[in-house]
Amino acid sequence: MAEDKSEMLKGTLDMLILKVVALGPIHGYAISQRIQQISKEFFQVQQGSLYPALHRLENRGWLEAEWREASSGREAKFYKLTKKGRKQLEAEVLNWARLSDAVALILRTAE
Amino acid sequence: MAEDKSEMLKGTLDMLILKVVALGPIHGYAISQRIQQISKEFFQVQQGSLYPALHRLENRGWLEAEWREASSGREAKFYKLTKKGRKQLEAEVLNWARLSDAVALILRTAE
DNA sequence: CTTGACACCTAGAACAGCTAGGCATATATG
DNA sequence: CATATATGCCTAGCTGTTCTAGGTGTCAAG
Repeated sequence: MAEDKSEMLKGTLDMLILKVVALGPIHGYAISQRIQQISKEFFQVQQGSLYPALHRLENRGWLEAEWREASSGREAKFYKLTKKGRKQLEAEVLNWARLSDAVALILRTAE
Repeated sequence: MAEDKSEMLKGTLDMLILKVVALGPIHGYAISQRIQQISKEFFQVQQGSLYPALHRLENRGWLEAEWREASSGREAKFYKLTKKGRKQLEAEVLNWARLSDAVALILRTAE
């Protein structure tokens, strides 16, 4: 429980999903792959975290879903940002900046 | 639940506490004030988050407690880092750096 | 024909952080 | 004197996120 990779997302998952979806319509499975790839394998979004998060974001009106054909030729659920979702992303990015600044302040404090 | 200040700590609380305690023995109540002050009021550690966290850290052997007289003249529980706690702090700081780097990678991705 | 990648999903557990209480003492204020 | 405020400790119980661990089904490759 101490040094494993679990609980790495620490509440950033929603923001990361919103950001990746903001890059263009994309389906769930691909979102997790993209997050993993862009973060150079740091984040590994489990499906059990991913799908509930997507439904959460959709329920809050930040994402919209539509079934379409994926590049694989099979049906997949494509998500895109709503206007509210874009605002939410902005807010979360701003808040992340403030949060990491605040953390940095504390970590840099010397006695 | 969207824009309020709750759930700001996002798993960083343990690290922040360890860091503040690393600056020198300090009691619980003062830890939360110090975090708030250094972070320029960004973090407001509720007592219901603080004390369970302190007990958690103590149980894991990262902190040691001792009752002493506070500057106010009253008894308070002073915490200091153990050797394990120092290692843990290092690990968490390193991990935080990796995490925020990974987030930055994703947030900076343009289409 | 069976394995692995793709693509979706859920239930239940674990855990962190919050709200909202509680206790006790000291000091300041009306 | 009463009472509010600050100090200083604590817990129970709720909520929300993430994980583990399962499940469904299709398609391509070997």
